[in-house]
Amino acid sequence: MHLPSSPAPASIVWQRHAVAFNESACRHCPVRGTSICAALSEDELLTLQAMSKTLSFRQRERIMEEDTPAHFVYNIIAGSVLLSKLLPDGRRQVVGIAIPGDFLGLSFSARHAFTATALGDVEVCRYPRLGFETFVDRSKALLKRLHSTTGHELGLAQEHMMLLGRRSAEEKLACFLVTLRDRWAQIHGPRLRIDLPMTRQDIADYLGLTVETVSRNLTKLARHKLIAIIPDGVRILDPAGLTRVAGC
Amino acid sequence: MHLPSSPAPASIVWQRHAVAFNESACRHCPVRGTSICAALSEDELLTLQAMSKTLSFRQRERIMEEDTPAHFVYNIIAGSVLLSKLLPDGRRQVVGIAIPGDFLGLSFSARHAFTATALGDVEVCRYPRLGFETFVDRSKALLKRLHSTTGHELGLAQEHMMLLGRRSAEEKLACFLVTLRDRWAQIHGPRLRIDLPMTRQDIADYLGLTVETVSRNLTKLARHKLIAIIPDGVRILDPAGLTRVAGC
DNA sequence: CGTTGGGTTGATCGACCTCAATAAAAGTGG
DNA sequence: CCACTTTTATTGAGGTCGATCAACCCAACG
Repeated sequence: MHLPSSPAPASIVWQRHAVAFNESACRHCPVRGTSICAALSEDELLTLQAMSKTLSFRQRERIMEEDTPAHFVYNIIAGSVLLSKLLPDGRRQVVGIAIPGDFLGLSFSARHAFTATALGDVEVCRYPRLGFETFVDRSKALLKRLHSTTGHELGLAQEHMMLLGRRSAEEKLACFLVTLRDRWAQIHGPRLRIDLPMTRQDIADYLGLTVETVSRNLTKLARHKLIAIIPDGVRILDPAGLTRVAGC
Repeated sequence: MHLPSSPAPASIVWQRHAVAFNESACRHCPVRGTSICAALSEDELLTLQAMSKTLSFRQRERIMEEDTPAHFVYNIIAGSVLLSKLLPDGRRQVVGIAIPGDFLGLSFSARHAFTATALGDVEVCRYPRLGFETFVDRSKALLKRLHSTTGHELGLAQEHMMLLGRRSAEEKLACFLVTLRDRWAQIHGPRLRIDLPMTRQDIADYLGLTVETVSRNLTKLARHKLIAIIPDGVRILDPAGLTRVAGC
């Protein structure tokens, strides 16, 4: 699911891939079963495909910008995406991390609610917002699926509020790792290795902390043998222990 | 919109009212235009009314309990409702405040995501979840309205994350007051008086602070002549100034 | 190479928490 | 209606967790 870490070559491969399978892209889409497209019939899928475009983004490229007219909505095919909001003075809050199968622009608002930044190489399926909206109007199943997904997102957001408002720095880190692991597990089954394609600053902005505090608490978790810090991620050494300090 | 403060009599009046207008309740519903019901035709409204029940709750009564089977969904008719989540050790996070026109149970999940507590006297319109869900299946307009509302809620949740993660205590308080004022303004127009039917502890749990910090920062705002603290609320003395320190 | 950007670690500071006392308000029962 | 208790709000003093400031390490890269 997650693309190899060497940026340039992987991106080229993907673009070739996208072109080659253009007329049957949805059929071979890796997130066909987990994304909102799962609610569509073959016919509907073809109609939707006609207005869709597969795009590649590289490390740190912006997929959408907060408070900018929302001409498009997006389905994540591969890679991780950071969703963040900015305060006028530059303070940033990461409001979510999108992984393959996630949909950006669920609320169909005229302006984007957040900035979406590619964490490494990212593949998305892009639709014009208005076209997608009228398409949704014709498929009750899709509309229901979309609503259910939005409801699920709302639940995640409320868990995130609990994390930001009422957890200590150490709990925040542990909870972040456990949650991320569980979300990926839904895609590719349980793993002990957690990929962290984002910077420490990204994690800090997700948890409402500073880089230093993130760094300190990661090494603290490692010192207690709950995790091991490895290049571009962590390895969970003591799943039960980590869940215990996470308290979730 | 907000009921008079003397609890017992008001509640009795409402119950009488609800019975008297039972067969034409929706017609006279104060939130008919602002709630999701606005998406319904007269016929649909009658069908929905057949499965609805008007209920009253008094100060601090629970409307729903977190992680409990969601047999019903609710529409707030009058009063304010506190939406909160609990950590195993008792730490609490308020994830939202619902006011008339708001809908509880948007995500149709089988279990309630939060506890809903009445702040003073509250009137709700209650529907069986499953019945409501099948009813929604028949009205595309309602489903769209529901989805749009959920999307809006998601946006509010993301703003709340920004508040919890990246704002100082003083900013949190100011932002809380401004946001609350603006939400009520959508119902009954602009006012300088903000009702605060919740306790300081509720506000603290909303902002991720302690009661003491809430109290201190309210008096600080008052000392700077931005607000005046009055019984059961505050009066905004300097709207522009308050918005400035809120930064929103 | 030198430079640059991310990450870790240490020392210090301060915003907010904790604990404690008091005040004010709201119930409660006679 | 008034004592009495209980709950809620405010204020003060002191402690702590995480922020800030600063140094350093390391890998990537021109």
